[in-house]
Amino acid sequence: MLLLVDVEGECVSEKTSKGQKTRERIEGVAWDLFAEKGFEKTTMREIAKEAGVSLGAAYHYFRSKDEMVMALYRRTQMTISADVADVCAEHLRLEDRLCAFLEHGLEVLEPHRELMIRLSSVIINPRSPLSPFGPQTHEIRRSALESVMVVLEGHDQGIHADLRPHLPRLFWLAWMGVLVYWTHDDSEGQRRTRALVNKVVPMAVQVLGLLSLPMVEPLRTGLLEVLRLGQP
Amino acid sequence: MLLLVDVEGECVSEKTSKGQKTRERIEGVAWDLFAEKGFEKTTMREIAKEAGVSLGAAYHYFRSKDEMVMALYRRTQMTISADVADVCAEHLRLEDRLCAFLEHGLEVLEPHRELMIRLSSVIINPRSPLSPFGPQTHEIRRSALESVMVVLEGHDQGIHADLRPHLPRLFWLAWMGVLVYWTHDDSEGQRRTRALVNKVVPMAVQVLGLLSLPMVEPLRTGLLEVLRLGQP
DNA sequence: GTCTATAACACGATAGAC
DNA sequence: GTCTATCGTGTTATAGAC
Repeated sequence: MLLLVDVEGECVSEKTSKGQKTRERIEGVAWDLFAEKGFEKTTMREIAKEAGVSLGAAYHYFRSKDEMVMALYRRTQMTISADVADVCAEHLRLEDRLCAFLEHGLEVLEPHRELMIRLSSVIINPRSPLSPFGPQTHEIRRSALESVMVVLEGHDQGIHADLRPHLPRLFWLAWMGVLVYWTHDDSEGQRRTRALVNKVVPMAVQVLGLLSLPMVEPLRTGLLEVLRLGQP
Repeated sequence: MLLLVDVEGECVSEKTSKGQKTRERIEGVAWDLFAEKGFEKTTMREIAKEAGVSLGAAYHYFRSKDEMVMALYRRTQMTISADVADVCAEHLRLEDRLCAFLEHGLEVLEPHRELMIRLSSVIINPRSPLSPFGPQTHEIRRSALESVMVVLEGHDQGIHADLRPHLPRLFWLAWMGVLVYWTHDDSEGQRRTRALVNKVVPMAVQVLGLLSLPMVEPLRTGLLEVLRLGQP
């Protein structure tokens, strides 16, 4: 059940409960230190020492410092994936489903906001293995897109068939944008982000409905062309 | 016109002409090596050796490898802010003005893409004084918005009066988005970014025109509410 | 097999002598 | 202003302990 899958899919499950416990301790210490003093400034030696293990032990559980952040990615993504059905189950309208999904995502990330802010410097770097657009995060991104697809199915909104296949990517990109805004939002509890999301999402859905009307066909085909250009 | 000029306005003027010459030589060598084999692959040892100085000497002139990037970046900033008005002078239609502005911006930044990628880590950090959204860059941002206003004035497109005051901020934000895409665009010469810009801008202007029609008043007021929420 | 510890490498960065 | 000597970093190799 607690299978941790690494980059190339090989299974690094901790057999003993002791090992599992050690791994989680290292993970927790790493996240705390990253949040406290940033990713670059935190040393592997410091993490190991704080977790009460040797440097070699830390490298036994995590092949690199990046791998520790990957663990955070996976953990949050797994939480979101697990909850996505429940979160959307009670909502029928697309805008409500999207809002619920986004708000739940923010809720999950809330305890790690400081960490995310410190990590944003690393994440934004296209060269970094931790880039959300890079190949190293492909599996996590795929999992995220699958979650989004669950949200985008089973609603009553009429959307043009040509547009539908692009919606998951588009919404995932919007989610990234929300996160950027969220890291910059210093309002209490980041309520401004939530207020904005709750305003923008219904409008976006409304626009999506308008874009599905027959009369705006030229505009729609233009948009489709843009969407095709955006990701090859 | 857009980003950052100087952190705390520190001036590292070289007293002697000899030192100045050495600094420029190191800078030039760094420039060449970065362009040749990328930022990460170039070592300080290599730069020093190529410039005919010791490693320590290189670190005397530049406190870090990043500092070299900063120096190269500052040099290009002057060029960018200069000719905003000229670029748009020959275009009347809004979409043409916007495209010309963006394409010129990308053109100026093109030789320094590596630099920008490096800097994006600093720029994205909300805590950084260099954040384009922070108070420390207020003057620069104001200046950037003024440049954008030049682009947005003197065209023949009919846009609703309520929308107009928000356009500079909105367009500036879009420019930031373009830069993020641009840093992630590994197509040859970043032609994908340009293709996307040239497709999106006319569509955006078209949508802007539609949003100015009397019939979509509810949608427009909703959008205005969002825009007001976005920046307190 | 699973886990841990020690030693060492290559690199970026720094201190302080000259 | 210049440079040497040294340090701290992520990472790897390897040997040993449970």
